[in-house]
Amino acid sequence: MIDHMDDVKRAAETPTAMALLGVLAFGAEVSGYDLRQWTRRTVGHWYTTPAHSQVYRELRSLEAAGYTTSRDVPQMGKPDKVLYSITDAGREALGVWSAKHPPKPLALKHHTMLRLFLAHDTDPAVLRGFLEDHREQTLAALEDLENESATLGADRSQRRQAAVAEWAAEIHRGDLAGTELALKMLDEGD
Amino acid sequence: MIDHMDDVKRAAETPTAMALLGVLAFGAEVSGYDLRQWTRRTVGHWYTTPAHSQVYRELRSLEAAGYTTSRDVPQMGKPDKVLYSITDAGREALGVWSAKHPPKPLALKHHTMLRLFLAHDTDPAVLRGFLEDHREQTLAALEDLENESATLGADRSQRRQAAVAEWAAEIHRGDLAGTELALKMLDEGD
DNA sequence: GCCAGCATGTAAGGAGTTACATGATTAT
DNA sequence: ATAATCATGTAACTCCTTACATGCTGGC
Repeated sequence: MIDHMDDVKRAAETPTAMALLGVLAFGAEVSGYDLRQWTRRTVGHWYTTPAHSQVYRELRSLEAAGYTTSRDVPQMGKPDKVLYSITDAGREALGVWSAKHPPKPLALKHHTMLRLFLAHDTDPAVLRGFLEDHREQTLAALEDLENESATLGADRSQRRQAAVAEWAAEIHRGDLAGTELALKMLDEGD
Repeated sequence: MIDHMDDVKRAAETPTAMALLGVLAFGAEVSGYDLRQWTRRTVGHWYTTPAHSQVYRELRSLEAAGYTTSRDVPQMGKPDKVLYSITDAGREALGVWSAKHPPKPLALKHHTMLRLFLAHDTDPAVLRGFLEDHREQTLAALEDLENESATLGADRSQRRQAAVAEWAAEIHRGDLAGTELALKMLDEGD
């Protein structure tokens, strides 16, 4: 019996689940949909947000573990809206998990760099298009992150979350510099 | 019949498969084991290398698609060593795939940042330990990448691959700057 | 003697995606 | 009108990891 409960809890304690729970720890009561949108604009710039189907599954699993509670809000014609919020057990679990699991190494999947890497004799114009799109996305990410750290910066209780936003911005500024280096190389041509 | 062949080929055309094939495109005839080690120190710094079980599976799938050929080298007592090399069809596929699939957005999983983000009231000493470990790993990555661009830099035919290494280095330098920012914040304490 | 690295592979399961499904509202 | 966004959910599948399994070689 106790064994089974432990199993349920352990299943919820993956980095992705903890990241979502960490967003809920800001205190809001949100739907899976809202949680995903919010997560994309904050955590999503340094920890990939899964597809919505995965988010809903994680929320159900977090609830089964007792880390969140949900409340059904009936809607007309549509499926019910389900609002989730973090529990005390959830906050507790967050702290314990965070301190006792040493972080895994950085995982990066840079699809745009992969195109440049594979391009032994691809049309430079196609490549330049890919790089310019990537630069746009990076600039958008930087804008989000700068808003984030401005919002969080004032509040001393969220100094660590503000530091994360600034850290992420440093990474994306590095990415931007790299993109521009690559674009310059393409301009220099053959 | 033709339909089935297309299916086999399509199955091999995932970004991960193409990344591995891209490493093989350097021309070496290598075992799955060697490929994985090499990939980790180069591509691995900007595109996560999967577990060895996955690498072996990808190589078999690439071979089924005709993008690689393998040669068994019998070993005494051990299982045979299987050496893979890229085919002309493989090089062709690489170019076509690379140019026609627009790259997906950057996917980042920064586990160390996640710990800082979750830490509302975690012991700063534990956190500092995590950050210092991460700094070590980042410095090691930078060393690999600087070696890479030095090696590739001379060869004009590999300008693009050298640019990728420099680009990746920019990202990791950003990460390093962010790590130091976060460490400074922890020192300033409460 | 023991552990790490070399070298491959299987088995089981978790993490994640895409596509399908529904239906309202809001903007172009 | 048509598309996008809101809002949730299921089904099917792929990707990827961890653990198990084997056995040799080289360093401490």
